[in-house]
Amino acid sequence: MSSVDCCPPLHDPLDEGDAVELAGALKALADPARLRLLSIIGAADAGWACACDLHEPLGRSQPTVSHHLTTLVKAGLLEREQRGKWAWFRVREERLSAVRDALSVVDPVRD
Amino acid sequence: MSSVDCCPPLHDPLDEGDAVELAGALKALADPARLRLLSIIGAADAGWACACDLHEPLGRSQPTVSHHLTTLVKAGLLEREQRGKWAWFRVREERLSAVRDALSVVDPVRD
DNA sequence: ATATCGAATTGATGACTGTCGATACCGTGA
DNA sequence: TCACGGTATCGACAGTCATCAATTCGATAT
Repeated sequence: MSSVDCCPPLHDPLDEGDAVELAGALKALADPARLRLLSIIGAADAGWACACDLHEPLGRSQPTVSHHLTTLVKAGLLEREQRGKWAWFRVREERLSAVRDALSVVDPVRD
Repeated sequence: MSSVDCCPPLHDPLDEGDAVELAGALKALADPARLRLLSIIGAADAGWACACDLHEPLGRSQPTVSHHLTTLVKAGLLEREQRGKWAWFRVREERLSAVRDALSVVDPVRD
């Protein structure tokens, strides 16, 4: 059921529209800085991480990190929460799973 | 075991090098034309498809299709075989699975 | 109010990429 | 050997993107 909300599995005749949608989600993932953000946030205590703790381990400027975080939120891969003047983020695993599920050209576990 | 040859899972502290590698594989997937190619080839009889049957359903020119096929082969997602003057392709599911496995921030099936 | 500090936005720049027309390459069959 | 046809390569162009410095926005605390 997880792939339904996001992108239909590839199994076959993927039409251009679905392909564009899935490609959009993958584009959001296809960047080293964003993968590391997901990795760092996903490994954080209680699953939540503050933006203020991300620039340094990433080795990128604050505007650049902010830009990537926005991209990931727009793609539905991160959830954002404002706490006072700090921004906190959490990985939306359901969404990540949906993308992963959609990535089955020939899924060995299915029919 | 499948993710070892390709890219380490995101689980945590993904370093820049690993992130670049995984991002590379995802970049290869993050294009509508290439997703459709995988989909079409994966659904073909016996898993093999001839390049000559791909331009038309894709609605792209022959050079463009050739370019995308090359990209997918370089990324290890397609296997190429020359038969006379025709080029045949097959989806490398192991590689696709490896990428999919690497895409787990918190893998429910593991430790 | 005002100073402070974290985060988002803006603007600019250099690099990359998807696309196609034209062309070159290379098996096959006559 | 030559013509044919499938495929790859080349050159060009338009669009996208990652990045940063400078600036603005917003919330907190004094």
